[in-house]
Amino acid sequence: MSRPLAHPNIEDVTVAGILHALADPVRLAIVSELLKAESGLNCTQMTDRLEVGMPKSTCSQHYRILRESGLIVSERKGVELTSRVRGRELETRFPGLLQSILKAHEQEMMKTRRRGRSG
Amino acid sequence: MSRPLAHPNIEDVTVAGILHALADPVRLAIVSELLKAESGLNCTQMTDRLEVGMPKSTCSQHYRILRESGLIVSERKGVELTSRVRGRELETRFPGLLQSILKAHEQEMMKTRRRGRSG
DNA sequence: TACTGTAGTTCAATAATATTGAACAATAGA
DNA sequence: TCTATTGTTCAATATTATTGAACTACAGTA
Repeated sequence: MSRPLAHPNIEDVTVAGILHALADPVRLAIVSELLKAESGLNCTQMTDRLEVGMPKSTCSQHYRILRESGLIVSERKGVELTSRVRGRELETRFPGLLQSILKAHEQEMMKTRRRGRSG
Repeated sequence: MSRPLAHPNIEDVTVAGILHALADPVRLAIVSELLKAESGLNCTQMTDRLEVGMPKSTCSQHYRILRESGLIVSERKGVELTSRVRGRELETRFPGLLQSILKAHEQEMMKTRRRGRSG
């Protein structure tokens, strides 16, 4: 919470970086949740929603990787750090990319649920 | 070249698996090349095209990861192993996913070239 | 200023993956 | 069988990821 929170310039965002960030199931779920949320979510809120026993250091690292890949922007609000997806910028930089990945993810989640794997 | 070359069933292909496979710049380039090629490419041909000094064991591993993720199908032709992208199947399973990733990749390559980074 | 509670980061030890040279296996052709 | 070609597997090495514990930052209270 000390450093100035480096976000990459949108032109420096790479496809490989985005794919690497989203290749982790937890991070994919995080981005999915962030898109559903109206005005960002902090680590504590995210941990509650995902219902995985995620240590806060792990959440912090996931957020960092998402931030460094250019997928999210984080903003300090008092003691919290609220993050949200850089939707418009990413859409301009790589049209359709994030949408199709999230769409595929949703599709997969639905099939998994139908098979009875989780809730 | 001995084992029966296990390819996952298309229903077992996961988004995370695909993203992980394509998160590596070399593998992303491989898939891009395979899509350009008309009837598949083997490791030797791929190594020539990519113009990176890629050891054959490395190429073999990349092909294996792409195969196991469900992105490509490999077929023995004599002493060679020719691989191609499972385009139609993937399009059915996750519509638009592969296309948008490759489109983003092409876009990125164009910008990089304009900046003068490689050829 | 000091104290308390909350939120998140950093460190560092451990675990899991990735890389690749070298040895090996498979096939074609002579 | 011998040789050339293609690709796989092994195993040592290097790179990344995971996470508990210690630490930093901020807000509120007094």
